Amino acid sequence: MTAGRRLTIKEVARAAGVSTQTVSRVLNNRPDVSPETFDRVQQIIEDTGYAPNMLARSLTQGRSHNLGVVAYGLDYFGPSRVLTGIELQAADMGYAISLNLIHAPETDDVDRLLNSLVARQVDGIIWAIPQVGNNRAWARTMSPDFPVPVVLVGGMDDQTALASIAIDNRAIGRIATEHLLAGGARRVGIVTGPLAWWEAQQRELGWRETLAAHGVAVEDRHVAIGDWTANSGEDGLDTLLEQDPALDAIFASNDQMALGILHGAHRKGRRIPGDLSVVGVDNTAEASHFWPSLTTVDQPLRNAGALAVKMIDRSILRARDVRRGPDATVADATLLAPELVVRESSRTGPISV
Amino acid sequence: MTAGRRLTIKEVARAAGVSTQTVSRVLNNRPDVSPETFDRVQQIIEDTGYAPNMLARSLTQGRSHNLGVVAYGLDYFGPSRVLTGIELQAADMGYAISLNLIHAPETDDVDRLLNSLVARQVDGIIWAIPQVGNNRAWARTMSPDFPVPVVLVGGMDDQTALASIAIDNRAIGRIATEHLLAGGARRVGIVTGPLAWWEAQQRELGWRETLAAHGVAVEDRHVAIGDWTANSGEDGLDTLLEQDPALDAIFASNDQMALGILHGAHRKGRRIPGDLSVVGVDNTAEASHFWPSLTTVDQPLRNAGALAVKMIDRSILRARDVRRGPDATVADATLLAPELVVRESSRTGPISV
DNA sequence: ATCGTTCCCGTTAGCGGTAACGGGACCGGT
DNA sequence: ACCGGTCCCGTTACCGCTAACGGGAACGAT
Repeated sequence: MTAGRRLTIKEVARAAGVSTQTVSRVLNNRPDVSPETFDRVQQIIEDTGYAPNMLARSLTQGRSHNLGVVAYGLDYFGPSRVLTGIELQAADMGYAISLNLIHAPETDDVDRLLNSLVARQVDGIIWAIPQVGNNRAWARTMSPDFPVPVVLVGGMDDQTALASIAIDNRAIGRIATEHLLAGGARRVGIVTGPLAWWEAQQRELGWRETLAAHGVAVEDRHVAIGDWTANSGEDGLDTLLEQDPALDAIFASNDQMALGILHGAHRKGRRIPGDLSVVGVDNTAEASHFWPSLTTVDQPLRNAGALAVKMIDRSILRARDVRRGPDATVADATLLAPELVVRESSRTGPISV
Repeated sequence: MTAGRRLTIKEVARAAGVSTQTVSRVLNNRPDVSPETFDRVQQIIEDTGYAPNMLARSLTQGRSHNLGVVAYGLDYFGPSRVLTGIELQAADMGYAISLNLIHAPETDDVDRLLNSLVARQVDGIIWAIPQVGNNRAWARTMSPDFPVPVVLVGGMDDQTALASIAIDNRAIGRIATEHLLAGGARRVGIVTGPLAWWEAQQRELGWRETLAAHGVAVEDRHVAIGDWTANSGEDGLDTLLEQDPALDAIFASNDQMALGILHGAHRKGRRIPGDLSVVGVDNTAEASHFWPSLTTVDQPLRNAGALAVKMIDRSILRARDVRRGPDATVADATLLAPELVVRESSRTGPISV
């Protein structure tokens, strides 16, 4: 109490005149303690504000209630939303989160990071780094008896044996493009993200498929490659208009690039959505205040994070129950559905001539 | 190796034909091991990929190398930047981060949260929750022998005995207002943040002081109270223009509200910066792509986070060295200086008539 | 009276490391 | 030959907690 040191179970036991084991039983709500003893010990625990040392508890129980979370910075919308979802769900389920940020999507230090998490005795690992290039190669070659369960968030690689969760990015491209076509657009350009990114590829694929499905020719000159930044959106607009001045719609693969497009369109005096419909992706908080307000595709990112925690928890429990039973953790691969949010940057009916 | 279980020091010791203590010495690079033994043990460690159990190590050493970080969501620019700074510095100094998010700035659960962090044996706590209302009251009444050091980030309350770090928000208001005045503005409005927030108060104070210092009357009708959202920025613009149609500049207390102001100005047909200069705060990634690009005040938030970790580390080491020595941890209160970023939303010279 | 049960509670051992101690082997100096 | 000092390395104890076991007391059943 007055000492800066923390109390131990031993001191509580002495104060209560019982053994440490009895205090332990009270702490863990075990039945075999007489009501009087229970109350007396409980009282002392409350008076002293004693809280058991979780490290020691973890050591005996072989379970730390810690989740290692590896995320890609916090400056990006998607990853930080996912992280929020993870934190909420983890707190709810009694897990603490050990946060590790990576600042480039392609890291060669994966092994070191994973090992350090294992050394810290996390119960599971959530890998929330976007799938870029073959930065998931490690997952395919990973030892099947890696000591803790791993769940991948964002991206979807059929060849990994690990469970994974992602938003259906092809559906994003599809929804956005269908909306643009429904608004009367016939020359629909796209500003993609970096094509090494799975998400960028999938959105492009969704765009491409949808055009084809509607009998609209897919032309190379309608594709500009961006890098997620507003800057690249503006550049993409320049490129696209140069290659087809009659372009009447653009699917921007995220809101930031959409912002750059709006910016550029103002500079050029193109009216939006009169001359050009624009759809973004992410539904950031600012999107409804762009000029004009941005039609965009909303992703259930927080759900994805929460789901990752639930899956990890399931894996942890399963691994505890079966010592060496059915090791076949069937790798779930969950895709979550996005949703269109219509605002003012896109035409909603046929062009009025 | 083949078993899913993790190796222990005992197994390594047996494989090397030495005692666990010797393995421990190798792990910790202690001098009293013969070179041959050292190499042999080292080899086995590398071959097996053994990594010591950090929990067990923490238990004996009374130090977990874990930092508890309490942050205010991730959706807000400031807090998430601070968190990035914390993570970088912590990783650099060998600390793991235990992330705890709070989703409302005023929580009554502070005690429970702090206690749970202590129970998890963190070596220190970084409290990166904005100072709102008297949500720092707990810090003033906190026991002087709280078992671990605590550093507050954001806000500055003279009455707490804890160390704290913040950006100089008064200087933010001052810099922005001086810039607007230098650009020829004479009727400078402000859209504040919620005034319960220390940061909002200080920015308003900086604005107020600077006007007075330049002999410009401070008028109530030039103040609109926002809530950090773009929406409230747009509302604030309406209010201000209603109360003074001749307003020629606005200091928006963050970039989001500045965005709302730009949005509203477009709707109203007000030219920016021709009719109205606008300055924001934060220098978000999007700010340079607003229309027009936004003049804003940049805050060294990542530095603030990094600094918090350094201070915590100092406190930890100090507390270890002196058993019961000079307990007087003089509470540092560090203020970091912001910086103006001039873009196109503000006039830089006198009004050309 | 003897025997199982049930209820409480304490003792012992162990989780995976490290601190502290101790002691044998080998060296040189006297 | 004896002593002291290094150099290595093993043994023991302990960090704070819980699992596993064991055992005394009280009780009803035979």
